[in-house]
Amino acid sequence: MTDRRSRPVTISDVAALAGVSIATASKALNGRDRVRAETRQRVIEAAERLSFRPNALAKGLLSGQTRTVGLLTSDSVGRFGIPVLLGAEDAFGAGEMAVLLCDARGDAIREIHHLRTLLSRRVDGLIVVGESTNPRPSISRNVPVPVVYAYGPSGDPDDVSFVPDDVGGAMLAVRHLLAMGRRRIAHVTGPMDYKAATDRAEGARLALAEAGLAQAGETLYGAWSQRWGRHAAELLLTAEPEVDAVFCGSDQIAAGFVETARERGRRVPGDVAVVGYDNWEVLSVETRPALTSVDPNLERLGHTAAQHLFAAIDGRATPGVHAMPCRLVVRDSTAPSGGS
Amino acid sequence: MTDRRSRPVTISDVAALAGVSIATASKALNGRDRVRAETRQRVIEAAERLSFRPNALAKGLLSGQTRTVGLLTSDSVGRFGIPVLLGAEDAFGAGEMAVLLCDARGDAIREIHHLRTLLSRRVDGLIVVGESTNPRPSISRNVPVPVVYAYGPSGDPDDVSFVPDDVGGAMLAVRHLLAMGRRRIAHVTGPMDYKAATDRAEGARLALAEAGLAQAGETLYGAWSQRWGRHAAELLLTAEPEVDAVFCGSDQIAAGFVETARERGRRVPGDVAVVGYDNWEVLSVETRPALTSVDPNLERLGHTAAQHLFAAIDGRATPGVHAMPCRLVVRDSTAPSGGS
DNA sequence: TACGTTTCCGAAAACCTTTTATTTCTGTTT
DNA sequence: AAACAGAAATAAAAGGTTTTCGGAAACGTA
Repeated sequence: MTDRRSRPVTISDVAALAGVSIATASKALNGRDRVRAETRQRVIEAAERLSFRPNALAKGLLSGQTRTVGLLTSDSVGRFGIPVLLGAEDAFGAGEMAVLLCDARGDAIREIHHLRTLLSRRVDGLIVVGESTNPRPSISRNVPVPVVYAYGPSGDPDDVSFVPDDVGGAMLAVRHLLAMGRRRIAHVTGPMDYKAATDRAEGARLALAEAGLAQAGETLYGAWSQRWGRHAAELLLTAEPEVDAVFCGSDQIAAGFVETARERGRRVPGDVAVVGYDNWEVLSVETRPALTSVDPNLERLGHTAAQHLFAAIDGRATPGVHAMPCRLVVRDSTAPSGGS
Repeated sequence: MTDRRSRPVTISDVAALAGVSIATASKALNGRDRVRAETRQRVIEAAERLSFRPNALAKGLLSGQTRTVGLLTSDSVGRFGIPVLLGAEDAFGAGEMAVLLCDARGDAIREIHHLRTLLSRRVDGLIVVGESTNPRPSISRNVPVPVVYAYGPSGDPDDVSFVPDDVGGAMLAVRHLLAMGRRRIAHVTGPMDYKAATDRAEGARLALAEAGLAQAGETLYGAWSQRWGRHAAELLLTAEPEVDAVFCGSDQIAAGFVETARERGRRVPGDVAVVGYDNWEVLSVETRPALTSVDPNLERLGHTAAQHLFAAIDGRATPGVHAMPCRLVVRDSTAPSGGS
């Protein structure tokens, strides 16, 4: 068992054991030239034997580069932040970077506090993960390192932001329904003050317009919940009984919609095809029928954001709001018209 | 806009602006005595004006304390790791600690790699978050800093581990069913190679034995999924038609069970009461009826683990496997016998 | 031997902060 | 006026690493 109290081994311990100076030891270990191969070998063996790990603090102090980035999330409890975070962590891990995690829990005070400690730790860059796709205030002005915004874009268009392309995702969904031969397509989604909701509604409108069709009824705005999906099904099936497809703004809404539609005797997908959004697998895979759903590729979004943070740290920033494409995952809840 | 290229401001800049020596500036900013009040004020204003942030690396190098802990997770994509992680982050944030996040994705090689970089960054301690409650190999022997295991305990009983008390949680569930007047209680749970499954089965057995009752049928081991819940419902309602309550090993199983039970004409909770496990709110709250469920208090578990890591860093370790109590959240899926 | 060239190694500075030991200043007492 | 005490300020060291620059050794040539 390693002695918990022992001073960590330093490069001078290694140098002493190898019988060389500190400078030589450093050069040997870092692959610098001007060191005889035999000497280098001796140093490497000494380091090995002492299981020497260079002190990253000392290195960072000297170089001014900590190889550390801060990940500032407003609300990582939200299930959208997590995949983004994982994608970023993945990209960083590959680049030998480490991630300092801070969760502000939606509190601006806490965010400022975390920002201060991240800066005092001299992070090389920051990723800010939003809790929704609504734009958020920029912090880049007060920060001496590059910042990339993921999921929730910065309000300042000169910053670097990556968001899911909700308009495009909705178009995928509706075009798919059209390809299945559906013509009377309705849209049920979340609260109107979510940009995700209005973007998806816009995408639905565009895709229908492309086909020269009108939407079946007005877009129904409500909550993101299963409960609202059930309620919306009652409203819609009464008001627009001849509807043959519904594009739902979330998998939860879709699950609720399917449940109530079936209780009211509509077969899914036979009578009504249903598409969800988010591809939240616990819901989309497990419900019956399994839900066709738009996958916003959040993990890839996080990964991309991290890579662009690298680039920005390197001086190659890519300003603007970048909309990342979604992908449609087709399952049982959609099928050609007339199918079961 | 802050100049991105400018050298960060150091304490000597502050000292120069205030017209004092570096030493005096340091004392003034850190509340040390032997500094005239007026001088201190001048220094503080200078620091303010330059928005000086002490370099945490230099501090850490000097003190040997980085006020940073590593959070090593095998599988943070799992929904159990997340709350633990959040609880820990919360506890650390309060203590002015920062969290370095590393996700090994279940890969031992990657775990070792992350461990090395965490150690070279001189973290003050480590939290290891498991992906299940099955014991995992200890890493404490090779690590010169305190380690606390959360959710998945270390295989070495001398280490410090915090796990949910699944036996106790299951007993809460079954006692509740008994209190509701149920007497023919069955148990459906996940795969037998999960300690979580066998622990919960054990708890169910104990609580029934307390009441002098036998379980209705053998424990049904399967998967943690909704699909298995549906399948198990068919098996159980055929084999033990007079069952009046089911304790399910997860909310997903419970949701599946409820669905199929109702299709087969059993009212829930009228004919059969159902209890889930995990209190995963998206499922337990949204399904109809809302599920009574055992909440393993994971966020609190993470929080506690973090606090004990503090203690261990402070030299006050608390070895052993600590089982953290669960809590029962009663909702509509359980009601006294004969209710609707 | 004197000198130039090449190869290898080591001393010292730099990074930034805190702390210890020392010096300087201020004011009081003899 | 001198001595002293106490308060306030500073110089210097320490922490671990990398890099620059100078020096030493080895070797070949004149």
